[in-house]
Amino acid sequence: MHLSRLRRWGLKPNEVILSALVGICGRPNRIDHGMGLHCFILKQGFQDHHFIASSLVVMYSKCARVDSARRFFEERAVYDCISWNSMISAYLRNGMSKEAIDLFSDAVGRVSDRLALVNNFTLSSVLKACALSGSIRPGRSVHGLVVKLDFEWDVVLAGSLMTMYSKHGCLGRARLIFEKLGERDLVAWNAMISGYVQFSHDEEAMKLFQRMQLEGFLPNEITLTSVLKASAGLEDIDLGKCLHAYVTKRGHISDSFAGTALVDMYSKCSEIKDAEHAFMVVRGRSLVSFNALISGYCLMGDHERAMLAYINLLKQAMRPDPLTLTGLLCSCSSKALGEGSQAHCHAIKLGFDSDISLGNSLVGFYAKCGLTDCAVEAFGSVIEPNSVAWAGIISCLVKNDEGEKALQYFKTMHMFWERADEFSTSAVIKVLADWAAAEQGKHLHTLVIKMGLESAVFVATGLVDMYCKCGMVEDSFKVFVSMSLRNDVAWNVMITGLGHNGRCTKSLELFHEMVDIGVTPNAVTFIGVLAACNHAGLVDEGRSYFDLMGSRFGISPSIEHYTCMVSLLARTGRFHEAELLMNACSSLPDPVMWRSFLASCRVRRSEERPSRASKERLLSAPDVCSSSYVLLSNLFAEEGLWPEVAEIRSSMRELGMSKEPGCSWIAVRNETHVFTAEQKSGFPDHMRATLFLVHSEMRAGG
DNA sequence: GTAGGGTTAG
Repeated sequence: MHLSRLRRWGLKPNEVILSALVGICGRPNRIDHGMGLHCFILKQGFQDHHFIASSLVVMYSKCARVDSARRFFEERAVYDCISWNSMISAYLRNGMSKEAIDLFSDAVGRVSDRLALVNNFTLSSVLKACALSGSIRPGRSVHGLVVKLDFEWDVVLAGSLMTMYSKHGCLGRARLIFEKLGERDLVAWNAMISGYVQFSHDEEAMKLFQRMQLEGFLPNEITLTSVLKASAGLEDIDLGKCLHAYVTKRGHISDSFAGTALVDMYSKCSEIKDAEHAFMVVRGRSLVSFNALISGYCLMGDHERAMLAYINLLKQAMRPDPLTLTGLLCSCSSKALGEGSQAHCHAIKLGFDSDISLGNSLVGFYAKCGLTDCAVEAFGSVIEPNSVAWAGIISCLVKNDEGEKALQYFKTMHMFWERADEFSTSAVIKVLADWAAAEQGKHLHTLVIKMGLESAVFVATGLVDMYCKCGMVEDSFKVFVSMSLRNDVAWNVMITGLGHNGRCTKSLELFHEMVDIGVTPNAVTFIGVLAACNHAGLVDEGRSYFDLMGSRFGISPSIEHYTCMVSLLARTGRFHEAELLMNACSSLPDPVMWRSFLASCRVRRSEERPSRASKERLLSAPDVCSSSYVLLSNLFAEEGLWPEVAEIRSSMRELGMSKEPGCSWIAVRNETHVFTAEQKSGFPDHMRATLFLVHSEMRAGG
């Protein structure tokens, strides 16, 4: 188009004009004009002209046609420095840093007068590629070359070196170069500040930010973006607000990067309204700004707004990336199962299934929803599970009574990782507690100490619970005493555990200690306290704690509290009081409470007997199980009411119920042996002998 | 005609 216009004007395009025209075509939508120009250049024989050659390489690279750029570059007869530099930055521009490094080292190895080919432009491009490389080695050798070619004085190269080192986490080396620099420019300051921010050295970044201003440098939008990130990392809302004002004053409020950093800062400081406002002000909202907003909603657990933002993004014809869907998915809890599944579908449609972060959040999402199978499946396709995914899958399995599998996952995780985190560890402790697996529990405790997790509240509380359930109440108490930080759960677990182990006085003492030091008891605490009273038969104390719960702490008793009280009253022979309480507590008969009542009646043989109505009410409760029938039948039998016994037995037969045998287990040398009542065979020899001994001792003792 | 510094998750 431009060429024909030139011809119309009777102008003959020369090298300068052609090079300028090629420069204009460096946009994807102008690539056709560019290719036309390329043809014209070949026809005219201008392709080896230095200006034109490098312009063509740049043009192709800006149109994302790296292959065309490389083909043209290779077809030329000679290597010249500038087009070579252009080709290296062409790779960089298209995110191909490995190819950029390869091209550099390849040519340096091949060309005879190779160092004549290298200038400061080459080195800074290659250093940028080295910054993105997975290894620091190429960067180090290029640094050597910088020194050898005496470019250390070049402020641009110093900046490139600093960035290369700080991207690999070598902040000390970057700082050394920075301090040795005679004349620093704004870019050098920015490079150093952002280096610190990227590795969360936010305080150090802020110190440098102050120093640069003292030395007379005016921060630009790039500096401000970095320090905003630092204030977000520090969760320092006051600092963030100051920087917000500064950004506004300097006229950078609509800058996409600074604006997005503001969105992020406000969301991390839980000021979602301000985050939304900052988002509205950003000019030309990018995908990153949408992602930052969605992540903010995710932190708030607001899946509805996250979804609205997502729909908004799609309406703007933007293509989401894996990060968008990660944020969206993380915002969905079990309350938003439908939305989360939709996000999963979208991720598959967009071809993000192999993304590591997304995979991890999928595991987390399904684990939160308690969908074990989905979580396990998602976990299977994650190449690098993170600690959240491990913790998610393990605790999900634990919650769904798949302790065996959870333990397997934990062992695998421990094999691959140096250390597990507190969440997965406490989940596994819970499994061992439920199994009352003392040996494995002690082993895990050792591991906890090795990993330095013993002061983590969740872990320590789990250990307290585990030892109590294994009957090792002394060990449990040792762990409890050693805890530097005890929350209400820790207190509850200890109080309940002491009660279950018959240490009722100690349990109640601990309750008073808890109240005295100012920890507020909750409903769970009182279940433990009442259970302890029940265990010790402390009926009057139980009654006063039951009253105290409502009068002093404003906790209304739940069915569990009533059950404890009813059982306590019945065990001490106060059937009438117990029945009154049961009738007062709820209109729906609760099978657990009635069963516990009648069972308590059997323990206490007294003149006063539970009324017949109470007995029959047991069977009217929903979810009655065989044990209720068995219990009732035994009660009638004790009173000699044989027709009633026969009736119950026959209705059990009609309902297809049979008595579930009692069951217990013992772990010996890492093997769990399960026993059932009346079991006569199936024991290993050494255990049969021991059982025989125990049995005869019991007989002798009556 | 070829260089260096910035934002989103875990």
